[in-house]
Amino acid sequence: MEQQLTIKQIAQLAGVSVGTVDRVLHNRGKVSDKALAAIQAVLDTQSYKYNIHTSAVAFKKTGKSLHLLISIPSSEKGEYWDLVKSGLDRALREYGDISINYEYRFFDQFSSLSCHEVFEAVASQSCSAVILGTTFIEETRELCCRLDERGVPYVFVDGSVPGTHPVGTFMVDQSVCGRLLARLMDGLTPADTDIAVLLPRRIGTQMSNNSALRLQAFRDFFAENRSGRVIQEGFFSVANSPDGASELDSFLESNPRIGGIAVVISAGYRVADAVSAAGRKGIVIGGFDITEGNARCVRAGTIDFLINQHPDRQGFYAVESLLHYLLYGAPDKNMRQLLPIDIVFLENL
Amino acid sequence: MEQQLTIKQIAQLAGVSVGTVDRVLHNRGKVSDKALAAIQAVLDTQSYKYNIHTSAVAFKKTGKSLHLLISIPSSEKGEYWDLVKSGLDRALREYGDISINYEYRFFDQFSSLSCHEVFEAVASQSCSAVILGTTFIEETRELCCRLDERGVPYVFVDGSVPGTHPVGTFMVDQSVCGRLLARLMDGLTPADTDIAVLLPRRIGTQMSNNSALRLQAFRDFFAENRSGRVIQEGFFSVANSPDGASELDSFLESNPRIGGIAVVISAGYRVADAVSAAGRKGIVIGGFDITEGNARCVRAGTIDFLINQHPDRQGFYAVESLLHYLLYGAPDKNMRQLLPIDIVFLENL
DNA sequence: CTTTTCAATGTGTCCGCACACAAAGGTAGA
DNA sequence: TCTACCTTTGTGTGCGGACACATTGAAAAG
Repeated sequence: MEQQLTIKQIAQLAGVSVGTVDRVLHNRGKVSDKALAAIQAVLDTQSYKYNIHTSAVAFKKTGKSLHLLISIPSSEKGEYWDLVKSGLDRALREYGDISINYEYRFFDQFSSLSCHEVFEAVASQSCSAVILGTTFIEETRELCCRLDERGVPYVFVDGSVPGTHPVGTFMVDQSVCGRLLARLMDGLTPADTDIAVLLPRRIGTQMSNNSALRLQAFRDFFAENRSGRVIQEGFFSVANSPDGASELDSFLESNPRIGGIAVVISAGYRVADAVSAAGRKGIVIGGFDITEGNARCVRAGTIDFLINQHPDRQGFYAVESLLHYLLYGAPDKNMRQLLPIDIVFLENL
Repeated sequence: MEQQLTIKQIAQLAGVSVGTVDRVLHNRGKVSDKALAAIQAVLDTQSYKYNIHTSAVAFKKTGKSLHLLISIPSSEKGEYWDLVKSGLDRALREYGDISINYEYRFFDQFSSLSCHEVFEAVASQSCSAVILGTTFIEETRELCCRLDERGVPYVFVDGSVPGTHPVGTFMVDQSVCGRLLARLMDGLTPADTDIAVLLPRRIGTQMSNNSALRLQAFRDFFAENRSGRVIQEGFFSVANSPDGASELDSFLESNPRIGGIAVVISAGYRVADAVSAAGRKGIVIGGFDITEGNARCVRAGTIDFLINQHPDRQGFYAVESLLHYLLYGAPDKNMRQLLPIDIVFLENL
């Protein structure tokens, strides 16, 4: 509604030239105390907001171009990290007006060695900023130290790492996810049945940090809750093996009172497929994220609900905020975010 | 990544001047077939995308300013239409770089007369575009006819009206909302209890279209569903009267097997307050939208879940898309949207 | 053949900002 | 006093697009 304050107006009001105002706003020095005070006085009276459009246009003229390095786990199409990537891509496309160069550096989410190697390359490559998928805490911390030294800004997607200094973090609260999973399982299954919570079994890797947080919150919910439900913890194999199905089979046979199965990772569709292959009906299954496999199962009715972390949105915001930071410097309040969590049933898929 | 194609480049490739290219892109006539063909040829080869930043900047120079009329129901702070308004406001703020003037025209959502009068004023006022909250179908249709005649574009928020020609519609699917409500009530209540669905009782007004759609979908769900649950339909008063509570009291007494109450409008907190005032516990209550009252009840544990239509998002997108349309003419694919529906529990509020 | 007319096309200016560069003011050493 | 040098300040240019306006060219009218 109101006319936006422009640099020129500030200059006029403060009795200096636009160049000086520009220097103050970007605090790139060489300004006398007097000029600074005069400009500050104006800024205190009226609030100034960058015009992102003109900023972006002027940025082009500088000929500079931003170089982003994006290092996240590789992933099959439609799986979790591919959804993150699609959000990143969407943002990069949307902000294509600004000239941005970017490179993906994928690592194996189950191999800390792979992560280490890739991060090594990232650390030694020159760039404007880095976007990191936080899977391996130690490796990430190490990389961040080196980036800090070089003064290269970075943002996290899907997790945070204590002791680092990212300019942004985009994640959901895993404890909330776990409690929500628990609450829904508790509510959606008959009170006289048991509830199973299934964890991925992987050879030679420990559980991911996110899964562990979810599991803990899941346990906590029932520990605090007076419902007295019995929780059975079990494992399933994420690999495509016949063993996986039979393992689940025997789990269900030894726990015949199971009324619901909660899966703490995004591979819930594997469990759902095994359960329906076993001909078991009436078991409520809940999992995480609208991956292709999960979406298929929800449509087929074999998965009852999903807790969606909006991986694509996380990716999108990461790029958006980072660009904002790089162009306007101001580390704005949107940079550290716990994003909202959605619950998805067949109807609102 | 790749360099964006500019008007200047197109002009060069087609062997014409930027002015001609500009005329073609905005199809504002006066272009020879030859020039048109040449430019088309270039556009077929490489795809051109407006640079929104420079577009916006150039728009300023024209000195034109957009005039938006926004006519939606008035609402208490924190209630449904106030949430819509906050989304509209947010978008108007975010796009403040472009010089936009806007005026709100509120009407009483329970009075078709009020709506008629306000729409009358809207119809006769000059403006660039109109945003309408579709509450009264007939009145809206009439207004749209007059806007169509004048060539004034308009978008709808929260509903559609057959026989009109909006450039955009931002709503959620009410049938999906109703089914989701039914599915959640069915799943979250013990199978041996009855389910109540409560409708607002208002003096002298009929049920809103949205409520009716939700109710129908709710009924359909249980009609198709083999669960054999008993559904009790009842009324509650939206006014702040002691009668409201006692009415609900007697409803609950005459239906002692009620295990869950579904409220098809966003005033669920009134029901929840009455139920807890009556000292009734263990009844699952589900409602619509994160209004202030509903949020309070979810936090207090008196409402179990909400189906959130994201009214703020609807408002935001309405403004955003409309501006896109006004500035670039292209009625893009984002203009007709069924927005996603969220489910909200205490944990992910 | 000249003048008028008008569609088709080209040119120039500005939007607000970023930054390079030029200019001005001040201080110190010769 | 003058030059050298540094700090502070001002000016000019261009980013890509939008549109007013000037220009061209060819057909129609005189």
